[in-house]
Amino acid sequence: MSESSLAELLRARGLRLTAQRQLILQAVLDLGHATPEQVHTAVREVAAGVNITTIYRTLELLERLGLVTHTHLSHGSPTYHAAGEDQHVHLVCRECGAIDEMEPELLRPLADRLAREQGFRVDIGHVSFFGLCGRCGNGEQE
Amino acid sequence: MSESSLAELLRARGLRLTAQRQLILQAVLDLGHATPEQVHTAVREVAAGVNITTIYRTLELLERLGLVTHTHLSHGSPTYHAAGEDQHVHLVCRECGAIDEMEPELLRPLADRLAREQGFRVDIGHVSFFGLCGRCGNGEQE
DNA sequence: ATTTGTGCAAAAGCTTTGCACGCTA
DNA sequence: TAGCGTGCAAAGCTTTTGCACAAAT
Repeated sequence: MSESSLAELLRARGLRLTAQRQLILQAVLDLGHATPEQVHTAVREVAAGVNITTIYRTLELLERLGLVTHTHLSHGSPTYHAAGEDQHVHLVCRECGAIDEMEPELLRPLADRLAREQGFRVDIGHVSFFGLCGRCGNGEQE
Repeated sequence: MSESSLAELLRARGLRLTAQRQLILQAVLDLGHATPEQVHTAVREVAAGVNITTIYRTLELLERLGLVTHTHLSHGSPTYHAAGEDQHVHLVCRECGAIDEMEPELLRPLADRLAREQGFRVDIGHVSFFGLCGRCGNGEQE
């Protein structure tokens, strides 16, 4: 699906369509949420020789092209996911690390209010909440 | 203010009150938002010999003691801030990096709804929104 | 043919770990 | 004085950079 738009976006900028770029985009689409490391692992299953350096460079490129975005979940590496279509808010469990999702539209009222009152325009496709998921949160405090 | 509670919390666990721990906590309180690196710089102005290792170890300790928390703003290092009292939501400008703040209570309705409908309990003192601040967002798209 | 893209290797950051000495209690 | 805490140095990771070769157009 986005394969074709990848080709177009690249061509429009005089950049080249390569197997690596297709595979990396596909991996991000398939994985849903993934760190560069995880993308690397996934891509390697199909094309063993792809270097981690290429993962980093390509994710950055895909982000510039507007095909993927990244968020910062928990410690460490950012996680990438497809941009556009399936925007979602991440609900990250501090306890077990599980990642739930939520409709970004639920943020609309708040986002509108922030824009109006503080002039800050929230990117509602790039939000993560930390907390405790249903499995971990029962009966606990804090 | 929290100095005394630091002493108490440490004693309660058989840990020791040191100059470094006091200085590091003070730096976090003073700086508002700070990466380990920034805390290090601040502490060094008072006590030149303090090692970055101690900053890391102490921030982790202070977090365990419940005196500070950290969030992930933008790429790279986490930023620490005092826990409790002045909870706030960070509004991080993707363009200029400015950090605005917002009342966490504005998140209450959403947090309640999430707890009710998805069983996810948002830590509203540990939230960051990315987007464009008033200065950078005018007239831009994306 | 050009010129971009990739792999490899090394560098650069940031964070953690091991260890011996110093300091708190 | 007993044991925790710190500084120092080195190791570990993740991410970035430089360069020569490979590949796409």
